[in-house]
Amino acid sequence: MSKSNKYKLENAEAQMRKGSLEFTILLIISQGEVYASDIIRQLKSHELIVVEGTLYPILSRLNRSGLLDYSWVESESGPPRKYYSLTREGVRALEHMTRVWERMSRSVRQLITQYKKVKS
Amino acid sequence: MSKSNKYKLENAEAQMRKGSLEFTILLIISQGEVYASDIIRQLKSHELIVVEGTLYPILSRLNRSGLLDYSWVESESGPPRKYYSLTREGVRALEHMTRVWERMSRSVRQLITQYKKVKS
DNA sequence: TAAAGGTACCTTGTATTACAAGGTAATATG
DNA sequence: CATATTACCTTGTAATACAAGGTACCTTTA
Repeated sequence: MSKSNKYKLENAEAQMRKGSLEFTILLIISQGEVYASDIIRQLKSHELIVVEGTLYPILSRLNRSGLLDYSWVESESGPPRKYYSLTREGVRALEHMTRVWERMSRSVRQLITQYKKVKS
Repeated sequence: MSKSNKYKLENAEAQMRKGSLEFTILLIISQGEVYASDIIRQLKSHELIVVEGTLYPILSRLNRSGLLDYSWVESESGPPRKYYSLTREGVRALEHMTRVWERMSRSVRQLITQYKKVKS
C-alpha cells in the first residue's frame, strides 16, 4: 500500500473558493434582499459554485452571529421564501472583510508577480 | 442559554488565508530552495501568518502528492534542514492554481465593485 | 381529488484540515 | 555538562464544506 496520493487539481480550486465563501455571500446579500436560490444562482454566474447543503448552514451561522436578518415572504408559485438582508453589524463585518480581502489579494498578487519574474 | 454567538472578525481573515495557503506556499518554494522557517518568514513578511503546526503537515501532504521534493542539507549552526523544491508536477499544479486564483479573484473583485457602487 | 412534479427549506454524517500544544533530536554556548 | 537554540514532527480538537437524504408547500395534470 503506497502512501503517495495524487494531488487533485480541483482541490486547490475548492480551497480557494471556501476561503472567500462567507465574504462573497455577504457581498451578494448586500445588493438587496435575496433568498437561498438567488445566492446560488449569482455565485454560479461568477463561477463560484456552491450547493444547498453548504449554503444553508452558512446562512444560519451568519444569522446566529448577528450579521444577517431574514423575513419570510410568500411566493406566487411554491413554498414561502426566507429573504436575507444585512444587519448593521453585517455591514460593518462586510466592510472589514473587504479591507482584509484587498490586503490579502495584494499580497498574493505580489507573490505571483515574483513567480512570473523568476519563470522568465 | 442563548443560541447566538458573536461573529469574530479574525475568523474571516483566517478563512481567506487558508483558502490560498497551499498556493502561496508553492509560490514561495518556486522561487528557490527553502526550508520551513524560510517559508514562515516569507509568509509573515506578506502578512500571511502561518505556524509550524500548520506548515509541516502541508509540506508532507504536498510531498506525498508528488508536488514537492526535498533534500536534507546540513546547517552551519544547528540541526540539518529539509530544503524543498517543486517537482515538474508541482510546477504544473502551480501554473494551474495561478490561473484559478486569477479567475477567482477577478470574480470577487467584480462583486466588490458592485457592492461599492450600491453603497454610494 | 389524487398523484406527480417542482420548489423551497433543513439536517445528519463524513472527510478534510488548520492550529494549539507538546515532543524529539542535533548543535551551539556558557 | 547543563541550558539554549534551532530544527523537525505528531496528536488531539474544532471548524466546516459537502453529499445524501428528508419534510413541507404549492401547482399541474390525469
